[in-house]
Amino acid sequence: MFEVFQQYLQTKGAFTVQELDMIREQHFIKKLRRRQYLLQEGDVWKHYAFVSKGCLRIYYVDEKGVEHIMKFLTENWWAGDRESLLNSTPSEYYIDALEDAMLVMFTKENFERLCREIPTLNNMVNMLVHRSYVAANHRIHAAISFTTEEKYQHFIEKYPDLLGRVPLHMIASYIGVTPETLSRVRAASVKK
Amino acid sequence: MFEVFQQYLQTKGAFTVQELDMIREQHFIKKLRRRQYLLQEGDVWKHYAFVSKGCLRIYYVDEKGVEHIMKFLTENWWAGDRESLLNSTPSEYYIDALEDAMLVMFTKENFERLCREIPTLNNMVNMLVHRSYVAANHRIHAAISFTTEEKYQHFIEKYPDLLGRVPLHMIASYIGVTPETLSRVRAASVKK
DNA sequence: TTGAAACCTTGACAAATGTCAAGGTTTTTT
DNA sequence: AAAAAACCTTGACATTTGTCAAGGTTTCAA
Repeated sequence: MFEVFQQYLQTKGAFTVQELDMIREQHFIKKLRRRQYLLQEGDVWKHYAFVSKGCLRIYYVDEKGVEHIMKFLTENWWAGDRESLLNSTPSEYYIDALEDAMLVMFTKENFERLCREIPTLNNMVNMLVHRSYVAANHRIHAAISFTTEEKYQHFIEKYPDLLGRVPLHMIASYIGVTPETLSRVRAASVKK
Repeated sequence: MFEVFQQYLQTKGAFTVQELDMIREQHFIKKLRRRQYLLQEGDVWKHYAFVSKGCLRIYYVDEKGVEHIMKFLTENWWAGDRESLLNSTPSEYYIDALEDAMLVMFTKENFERLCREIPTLNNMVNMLVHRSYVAANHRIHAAISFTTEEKYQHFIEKYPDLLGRVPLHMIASYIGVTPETLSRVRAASVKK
């Protein structure tokens, strides 16, 4: 399973064989069954976790008990709660597996030591956060100015593989509408 | 004007006197009049810009000609378009001054050279992006699960100084509703 | 200083979305 | 294989929001 992660690394930077070995030495594998939690509200997240197989979601539950999905996490994405990791504060989020999944993981201490020892890795992480920030701004853009239909179209263009892989009511949650509304918008756009 | 920026730097990291001098040498000051543009759609953003005085906004204009405000930028914030800066692509955004403003600026080349020479500065920037990412996630959280009233309350709790400093219709734009809706929601919450 | 522009609110009505309930299908679990 | 749970859609109705129009105030610029 580490091979998937190694391939990912090689697309992100010019790592030497020695560096890849150093990284391999620190990793461990976590298998998750469908519906199993990786993180629960109140936990402090202290890892770096790369999804090598499967699909997860990160979500929170509001005061009324409604779930709101922040993100779907599939192959070649990182899972976790950066805020909890950065500030060592209890997470507001849950992460669970929508399909059986396989993660390449590191403890915070080990991974951050590797970052200090391997500048290429450090640069990769900084670039990753940078790009995540840009992507988050695109999501804000969509949230404040798109119609529901546009949000849905945008979603399936951006994540075509997720349509069919995750239930529609979760896509509705991700774009911020009720399942009924998404169902009606889909029915209306088929007609056109 | 550099003093405001220097004070900011000193709260963010332990810079030596020499390092602060190196930074000072590269900076230049830009004054903006109210309504003046700092960036227009189509431009490639190639600077780092720190707001030492005044208030700006970053926004885009949709196909219907409606403006959507991504962010207000006041004292001690950074102005610019990270996406355009990172990828050297034309910006989708406009930045203009809502009040006369004063910016401490650097060219991309100079600032990034300083980052290579001064690790403390580099760490500061990475931390900044990291925190911006976390803040963007909070905004997504609000956008997909808050009612209009909650979005407005959240806004004035988070940015109490901006209420009174920027027009309400721009706050409406920021939270993603029409000015009329915000006006009604405000009227309704006074009654309670 | 005076006219113009920007700003905020309100009303009336249309459109979009949420809520609650029901039913049929598919998937999962026992 | 049968029962249970999850999933998706639709209808009816209430609520929220958008749109268009108008009017009064404040702010800005010539």
